[in-house]
This record gives sequence, C-alpha cells and structure tokens, in this order.
Amino acid sequence: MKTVYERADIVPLLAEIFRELGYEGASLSRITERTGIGKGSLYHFFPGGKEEMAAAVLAEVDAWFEQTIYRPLRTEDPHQAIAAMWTDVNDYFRSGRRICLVGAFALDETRERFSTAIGGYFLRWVDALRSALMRAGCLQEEAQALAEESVAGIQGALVLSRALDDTKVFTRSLQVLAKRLDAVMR
Amino acid sequence: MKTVYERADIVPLLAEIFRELGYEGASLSRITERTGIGKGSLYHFFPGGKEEMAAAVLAEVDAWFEQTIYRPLRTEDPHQAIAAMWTDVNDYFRSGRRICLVGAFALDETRERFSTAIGGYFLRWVDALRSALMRAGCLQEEAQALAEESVAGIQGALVLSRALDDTKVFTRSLQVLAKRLDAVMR
DNA sequence: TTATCATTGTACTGATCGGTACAATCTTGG
DNA sequence: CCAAGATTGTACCGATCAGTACAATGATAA
Repeated sequence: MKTVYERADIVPLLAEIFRELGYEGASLSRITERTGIGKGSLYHFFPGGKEEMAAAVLAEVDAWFEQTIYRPLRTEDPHQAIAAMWTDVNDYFRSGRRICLVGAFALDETRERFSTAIGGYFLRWVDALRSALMRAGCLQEEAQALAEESVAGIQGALVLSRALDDTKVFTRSLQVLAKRLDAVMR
Repeated sequence: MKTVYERADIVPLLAEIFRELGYEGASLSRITERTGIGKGSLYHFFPGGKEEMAAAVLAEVDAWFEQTIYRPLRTEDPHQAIAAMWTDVNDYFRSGRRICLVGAFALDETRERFSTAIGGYFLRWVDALRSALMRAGCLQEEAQALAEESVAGIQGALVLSRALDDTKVFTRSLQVLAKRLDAVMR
C-alpha cells in the first residue's frame, strides 16, 4: 500500500503543524506522525528540508492574503473590501483558535530565517489597508496610523484570545477595530 | 576556576534566552553556551529541567508586572498609574526590541504547558487596567473593552514592530493607545 | 584545622534531531 | 505490453537533544 501526494496537498498540512508547534517544535518525526507522509516524500517535494517546507507554507499563506485581502483592499471599493477583510480574517483565524503563522515566526529567532517574507507580509497588509482608507477619504497620516493599529490589533487579539482561551475576545476585538475604521470613513 | 551563582542571578539570563529562542529553541547546550553556566549548576537549581527553568522565568516576569504595573493600577491614582504603565511598558519591551515572553508562549504548543500562568498574567493585566479605568470614570463595559484593546494592542505592536523591524512602530502604537484612554478618562 | 554541605565541571546515557541513500513501488507514455 | 521517471517506505548517518552520575571544588561553621 502506497499513498501518493502532490506538493500542493502537503503544504496545508504542514501549515497546520507549524502553526501549532512553531518552527522549532515541528520536528520531522512529528510531521510524519501527524500527516502520515514519510520522510521520503517530504524530502522529494522539499529537498531543502524543514526550511523549504516552512518557506513554502509562508508563500502559500502570503498568496492567500494577497489574493483574498490585499488585492481587494488596493483595487476594489474600499468600504466593501474593508468589510470583507474583517469577516475573512475572523473566518481564517477561526475566531482566534488558529494563530497567525507569520506573526508567530516574527517573535522568536525564526524571524532571522524568514525576515523578508515576514516583513513583506505585514508591510503589504498595512499598505493595502492604508490605500483603501485613503480612497475612503482618510488623510495619509491618519490612514497609515489606523492601518498599523488595525493589523497590530488583529495580531494582539490572537495572542490575547489564545492566552485567555476565549474566542469571544477575538471576535469582539475585531468588531471594535472595525467600528473605529467605519467612524473615520465618510 | 569556578564561578558561583545564585538562582536569582540565573533566572534573568534564562529569561533573555527563552525570549530570543522560544521554549523549543532554547536547548540546554545553547543555554550553557550563552550563559556560561554548566549543566551541573542548572540542574542543581532547577531539578525539574527546562520546564522548571521556564516556569521560574514566567514567575519572575509575572512578579515584575504585578509589582510594577498591576498593583499601581489597582490601588493608586488611576491617571498616574496608567501613565506610568505606558512608559514602563515601553521601557520594559525596549521599544519593541524585546518581546513579551508570555505572549510568545501563548502562540504555540508551549501554551499547554503553562496555560494557567499565561492566562493569569493576561487576566490580571486586563482586570487591573479595567479597575483603573473604572475609578477614572469609565463604565464597566467600556472599561473592559478598552482594557482588552490596550493589552492586545501592546502585544500586537510587539509583533508588528518586530516583523517590520522598526521600533518607531511600537512607540507610536503605544502613544495612540495611550491617547485613546486619555480621551475617555474625565 | 577539619568536617559538612552546597555548588560546579565533565563525562556519560538513551532518545531524538535533521538529513541521506536507495531499493521497491507506482504512474505514465509509447 | 514495457520502459522511464516519479514517488514512497525504510534503514541508516552523525549531531544534538534533555537528563543523570559523580567526583572535584568551593564556602562555612565547629
């Protein structure tokens, strides 16, 4: 018996493991144990080993946000795009039960390994949100501050809701942040 | 030649290492390498091994916040205590160059190990801040929401400023959060 | 001084780490 | 069908992991 995978099927499984265990905590044996995928397959699709696996996960996360969140913020109706962002983010992070892999990597030495990917993810999120806010009537400085506050607020809500083990903290935080943006968009 | 330590001298060194490397990333060999303290000494003071070391670090962090931040928020003049909180937090986290160990532990599986310590740290922070806000004239619900938003905002600012590698993001975020509290305290 | 006890450096253990080698198995195109 | 290449399971590698054992060294008090 032999199960055959594609690289595209493996990346989401890896993502969940890195999310739960962190980069250092995700050992090859725990990856094979949780996914049922042997080392042979893993090193066939990711010859660069664990670092390439994590890089692939980061790239997929980035692509999802780029397509689902950033691009609409930059190009579509700002009110609609921002409203969609709040609901998409709440769904994506499963009301705080799921963490932001990029944010978690930013906190420990893993940051050094993936600094450009991590920096780009947050830089483009803030930029895209600022763009939407400016098109909705905000001045540049105010839009920049609000965008930073929103993105940071999401990350902080993930930390706090997980620490308190309370998904309501996350959902409520998102509502507060959303209302703040609504208040300045005219 | 033999250097003699006390447990109280070791804990801050361990704290810095866990902060930079995370719980899984902080191996015994890297601890001895960075601190110059041998395994003999470490297991003499912390017979429970790495887990006891991390628990001691968490306890010291908690004690520092309890004494420096939480207690003043609960018992002293709320305006002064809140103002002191912002400056103390900015100093403690070195304008975002230093991370919150408790917040970082909350994000990966390390949370399971120390869930009560992690939950207590954030619960008491939010409670203390809410207490100060209520004494300053806030209604309970508003005070609770603002306290959660402030604590989460600090954690998020740490993530974002580290991801963007920009201490100004952290300091500016703290100023924005501080002004929001000032605005509702009358 | 000497006896006692706390503290430390070093050598060691078995387990697990990330990674490699490679033959066996599957899929696919001719 | 068969050949070629893609994919996988398993055994293995040296390095490092957390933790233990213990003798040597330091401080302390009688």
